[in-house]
Amino acid sequence: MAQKTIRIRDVARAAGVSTATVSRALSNPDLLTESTRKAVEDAVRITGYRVNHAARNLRMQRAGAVLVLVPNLGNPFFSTILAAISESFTGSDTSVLIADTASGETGGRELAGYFLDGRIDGMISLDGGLAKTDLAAFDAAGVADRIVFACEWVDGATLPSVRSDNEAGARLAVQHLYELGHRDIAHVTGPAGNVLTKARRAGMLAERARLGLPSRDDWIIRGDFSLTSGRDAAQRIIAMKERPTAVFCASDQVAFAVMSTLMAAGVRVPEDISVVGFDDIDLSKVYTPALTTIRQDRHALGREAARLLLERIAASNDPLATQEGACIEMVGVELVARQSTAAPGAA
Amino acid sequence: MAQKTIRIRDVARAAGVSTATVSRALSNPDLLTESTRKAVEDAVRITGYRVNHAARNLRMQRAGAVLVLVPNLGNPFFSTILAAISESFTGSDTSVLIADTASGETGGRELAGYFLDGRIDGMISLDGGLAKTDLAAFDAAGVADRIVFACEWVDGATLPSVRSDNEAGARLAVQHLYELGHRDIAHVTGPAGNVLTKARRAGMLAERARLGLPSRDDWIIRGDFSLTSGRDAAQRIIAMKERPTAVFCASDQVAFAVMSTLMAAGVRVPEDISVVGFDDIDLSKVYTPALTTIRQDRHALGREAARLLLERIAASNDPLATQEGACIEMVGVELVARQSTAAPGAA
DNA sequence: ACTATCCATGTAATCGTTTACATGCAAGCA
DNA sequence: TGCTTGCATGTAAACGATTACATGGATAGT
Repeated sequence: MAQKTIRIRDVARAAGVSTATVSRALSNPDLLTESTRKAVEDAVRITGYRVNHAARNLRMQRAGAVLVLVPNLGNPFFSTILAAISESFTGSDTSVLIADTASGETGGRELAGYFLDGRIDGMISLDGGLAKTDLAAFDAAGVADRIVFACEWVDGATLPSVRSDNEAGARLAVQHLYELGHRDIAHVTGPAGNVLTKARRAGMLAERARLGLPSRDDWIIRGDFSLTSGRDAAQRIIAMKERPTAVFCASDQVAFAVMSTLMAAGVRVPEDISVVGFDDIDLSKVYTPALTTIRQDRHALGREAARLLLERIAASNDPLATQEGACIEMVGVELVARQSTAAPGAA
Repeated sequence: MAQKTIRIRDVARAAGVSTATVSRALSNPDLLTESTRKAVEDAVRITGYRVNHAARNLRMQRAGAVLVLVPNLGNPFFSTILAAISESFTGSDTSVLIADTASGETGGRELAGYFLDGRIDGMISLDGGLAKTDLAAFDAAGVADRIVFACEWVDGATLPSVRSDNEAGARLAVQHLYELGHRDIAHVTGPAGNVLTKARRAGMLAERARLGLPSRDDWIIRGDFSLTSGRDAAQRIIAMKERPTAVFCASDQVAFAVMSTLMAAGVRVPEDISVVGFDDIDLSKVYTPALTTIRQDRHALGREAARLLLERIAASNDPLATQEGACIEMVGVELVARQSTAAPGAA
């Protein structure tokens, strides 16, 4: 802190020009003569000048930061998307803030306040569980046009989102099991009310219907993406008189818990029961048995969300740009077949 | 963006006072008369005023943000610490920025630039792998006194750090195995050069020596905390003529890969080989068999790092405070005994 | 009663940029 | 030559807060 900070004025003095010229040399070099630009560049180098972001942001009426809302940072699925987002902004003059929805009281009013405080220019939410009241708060604050969703989204809301094709993923999973010969397929869902839960269940039911498989409600087991819910689901399956030959889990985490609980009870995977997950997190290919799952391109999700947000922020500042309202960007998924699935009764 | 922004001057006008008074009402309410404070508070409420952080930060010569440097965001171990740090700053007027060391070119010069740009007031590094040149860059920029390490640290550097008692943890692990009757204990290390690797290995060797166990170099297998290195280590163990009866892994992730690879090869855990991990991540208690491991208090690590950093930042701004240089804050660890360990030959 | 002290508040400078507007020079054109 | 146009640069006003210093009134001490 002892360092005397170098202001733009110091550079101007060193280069023998005005502060305006220095500023221009930095942001609009084309406006200047070759020679003056050179002079300023040298002066910048000599003085070791660095622009002060607080001052710049104040003047430019921006915050220079975006917020990423994460439901649960401890979940590697989310944190990888976060990493991709973060990477997208590296080198730009926008920093990435994070907030974990689970911890702390991050209500809509609170979050809208971040915009109003001039702390953020935009927001990417990985949390589709925002309440209607939160969204209303964003609308009221007039900041809704600088929010995009990634991965999850809010049904019925007109906010843009980047998401995996969850329905297609679920269909792929069912199809894969069907092709292996499975007809008795159970499903462990995500938490009730979650949009991913709905989309994946819908995809599963649709594919089931297409293949002429009957729907059995008692084989749709409610979970919540957590490890413990997977364990509970597996215990219910073990207790069943008539067991399914395959289980499609709404997330990899759940699938791990299901597999390990099944195996602990002496049920073999995949010989007795095949298991399919959703996500393809790192652990999936190393676990034993390696998990057959639906791969989401988390990097693309993060990257596209970042791109989309910047677009929206720019449009928001540009009065003559037309806001497009809800736009949904789908990212493809693919099935990765590994060892946790096999033909039924393949002992 | 259509909203006209409300400035402090508007509030002042509404309350019939000066801007200085409004500012004081917000930051030093004690200085004011009960009645004027009330008046200002009302005016704030009526106008819906929110302080502009860019302006405040500019005037106060601070950035209003801290950066957390994470080696790998996808690793839930780190992201949970990050969540704890983030939570510590919730509600304060300091925001939390993140940077993933793995992605993007985050060199020391680059990072020091964040300070110089006025983008951050301080930094918490979860990455002990910073090069000497990076540290030199911090020193050169005069910002080294606003950096603290959490979890990992840099050997020989004089920067303060918050860390788990890794040596004690390793000793607990060996002791636990010894008490179960194990004498042939292998160790899968972390990556070479990593401080945690060194500390845990040192603890293990120390306890081994204390218990009179011989040290066998061929049972110390180099890993790197990754799942794949665990798999490789397990394969080496499987190939051994004389196998250990227990394996102490330098991280839970490695332990999972070791266990699943062993089991896939027909080696039973814990009946044939017991496995101990380090970290106690969420998966550990749900995996089958549930992993015996050394629990690190990640929440405490994050919280203490945040506290320590704020302390350092305050000291850095206060010219008469004495900087204490390196201070090491140890956070206790505990052994959590689960199902992956048992007496040798307990089939 | 006079003055010193203190406290609540106002005035205005300041933080470090960006940028609208002013200026002055050079070139183009009749 | 005189006038217009355009371009490179300078001047100075924002951006929206905090805070050193000034001010004036009340209180207390002698």
